[in-house]
Amino acid sequence: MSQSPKAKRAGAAMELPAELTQARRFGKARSAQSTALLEDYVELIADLLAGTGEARPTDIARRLGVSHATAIKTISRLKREGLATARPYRGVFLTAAGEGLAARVRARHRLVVDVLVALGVPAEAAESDAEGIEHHVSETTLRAFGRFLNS
Amino acid sequence: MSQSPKAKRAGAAMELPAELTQARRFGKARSAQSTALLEDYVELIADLLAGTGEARPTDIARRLGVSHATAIKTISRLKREGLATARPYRGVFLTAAGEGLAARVRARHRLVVDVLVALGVPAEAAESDAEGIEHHVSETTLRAFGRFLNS
DNA sequence: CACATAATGTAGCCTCAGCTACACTTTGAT
DNA sequence: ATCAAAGTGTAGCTGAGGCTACATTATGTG
Repeated sequence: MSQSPKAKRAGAAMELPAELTQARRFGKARSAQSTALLEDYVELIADLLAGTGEARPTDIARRLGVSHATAIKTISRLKREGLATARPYRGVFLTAAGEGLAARVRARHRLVVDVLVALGVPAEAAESDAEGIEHHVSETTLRAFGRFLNS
Repeated sequence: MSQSPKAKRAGAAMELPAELTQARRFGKARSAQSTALLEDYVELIADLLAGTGEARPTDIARRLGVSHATAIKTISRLKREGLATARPYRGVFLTAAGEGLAARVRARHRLVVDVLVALGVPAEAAESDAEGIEHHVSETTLRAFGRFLNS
């Protein structure tokens, strides 16, 4: 339809790379969603462990606003991915990898919230939006955020 | 386990609201993911229509980096939600609602990119991260971004 | 110690968003 | 006018992430 045989429209030569670039971006955003849940769980589990010394499926479920069955299923996934350990009826704990991820996620979360607040976003909205935003902030952007806050 | 009948730990009284607030935040982030795909499609379709006058499933698929079958399935969802119209072998078009959404999404995208760049994020990373971030920026935060850029 | 209750775990179902494989239209050259 | 290539559509599969309903295990009173 649009690509006539010989008279291709001008600009077609630079459109193929643009297509690929855009596809890569969308793909990146999609895969970020896949890890976002894991990050949320790990961060929350670290919180609970630090706060009360234990992370139980029911508490996790309540805090995330999902059923306990869903929480348990996701915890299984955490175990599969080597981020957590859990024995039946014994609560959830983080592996070294899980702890590392939790620390990185927490630092990123704080940075994002601080930047939003510095830009004039009310604290409550900043916390709320950061929950979704943080999973899509690259290392590069994170560094820029850090530099911005130190000035 | 943790909640003994009478000797509840201090701070329990303020934890229930906190739990609910956090659950609401996570729920919001989850449902945002659900609309993110639709927003991406609508924005892209508007782009294609503006650029070449037509939006074909194969082009959409290529730009998003998915198979054409996936694109077609999602286009069906757009139709179901009243955002687009499409007749077999005739390309995709936006309804009034779709156009409106596309306009809002595009404006938001630009604003997010501009803010990132203003914060010192390299243009390429800004574009890439914005793709994921934009879907999680609330109206409140958006307004703050606007105010920030005018100063 | 028994037993009710709360927490935990399991099974089975749903929707969404991917995919591949195959079938069917359209289109443009010959 | 034919026919091959490209685009489009359909079917059926997967895994993720939800849910409810039911089964099982711990816990803490009585």
